[in-house]
Amino acid sequence: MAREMSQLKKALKQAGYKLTPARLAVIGVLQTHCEHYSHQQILTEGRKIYPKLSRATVYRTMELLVDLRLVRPIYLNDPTQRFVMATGGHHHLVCSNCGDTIEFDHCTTEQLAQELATKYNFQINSHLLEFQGLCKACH
Amino acid sequence: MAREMSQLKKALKQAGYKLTPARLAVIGVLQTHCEHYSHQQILTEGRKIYPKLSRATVYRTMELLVDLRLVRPIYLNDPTQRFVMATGGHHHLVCSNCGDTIEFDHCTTEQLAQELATKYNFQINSHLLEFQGLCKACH
DNA sequence: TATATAATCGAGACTTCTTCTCAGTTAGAG
DNA sequence: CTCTAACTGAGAAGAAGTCTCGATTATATA
Repeated sequence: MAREMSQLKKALKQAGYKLTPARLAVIGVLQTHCEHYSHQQILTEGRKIYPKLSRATVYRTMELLVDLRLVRPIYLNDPTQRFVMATGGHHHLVCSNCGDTIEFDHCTTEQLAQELATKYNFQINSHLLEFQGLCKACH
Repeated sequence: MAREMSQLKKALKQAGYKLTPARLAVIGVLQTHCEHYSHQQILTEGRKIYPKLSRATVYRTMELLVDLRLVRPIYLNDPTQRFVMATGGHHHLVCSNCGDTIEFDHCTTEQLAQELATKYNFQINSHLLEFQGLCKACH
């Protein structure tokens, strides 16, 4: 966790951005609670670290992190935008009924990614694989 | 296209919902322009079919179609929620820089889906596989 | 075909989310 | 330590999404 945290900080700094308390609070939230946080949740959690944190700054910081491809936005099962770390891939099973989300690790997209990169001359940085259906409690 | 259209209509009817002009306009948009439309775009396009179409009805209809698992929401490269048909899977390459989206057909997740369904006792209905990176124009 | 009625609608008020503006503050280079 | 461009919080403004309610209508049934 501490290692990833310093990675984010390092990336920000290398890109020429200042490491302000507000940004460190947002990064802190993203790192400590490895979840799928919305802007609102990041604001609420971030204020526990840095109480003055403003809503606008959360939006600005997340936009920055997305631009730098350090995090990426996803939708789960409600109309709220959420974020995950952009390192590697993300793999979910999302229940269409209760919204429950299971993460799984094993992923078989390596070879496909290779093929697509060649075919479309596309530099692939991360991926999202999401299955939708009904969890065991809902079917 | 006409076949898919009647599938959507049939599904709505079978579920006990009325086929109103407003709903047919929304369905018409989803079917005719096989794209990733936002609420706003569906409203604008839908009004070309049925001018009285209201914003609230677009939201209501999309919620309905998502509940019935006929469409599913996705996120591409801006903070707007969009929708795709929920049949089968969806496969995109999304450029982090210009937002350009390439769709591809070949997908290798069948076996993985099987394994996960068994492991988590999860009934999988559709999937989304999305690679993020830089398109050939942006790197 | 006509009728009854529950489902659905449009309009607009209202709430929530996101962006913008601006004057004050500050991280970090020198 | 000083200076300055980068950054911030606060709140206004604009956009997106939800809710309410009286009017309308698709469709089952006769």
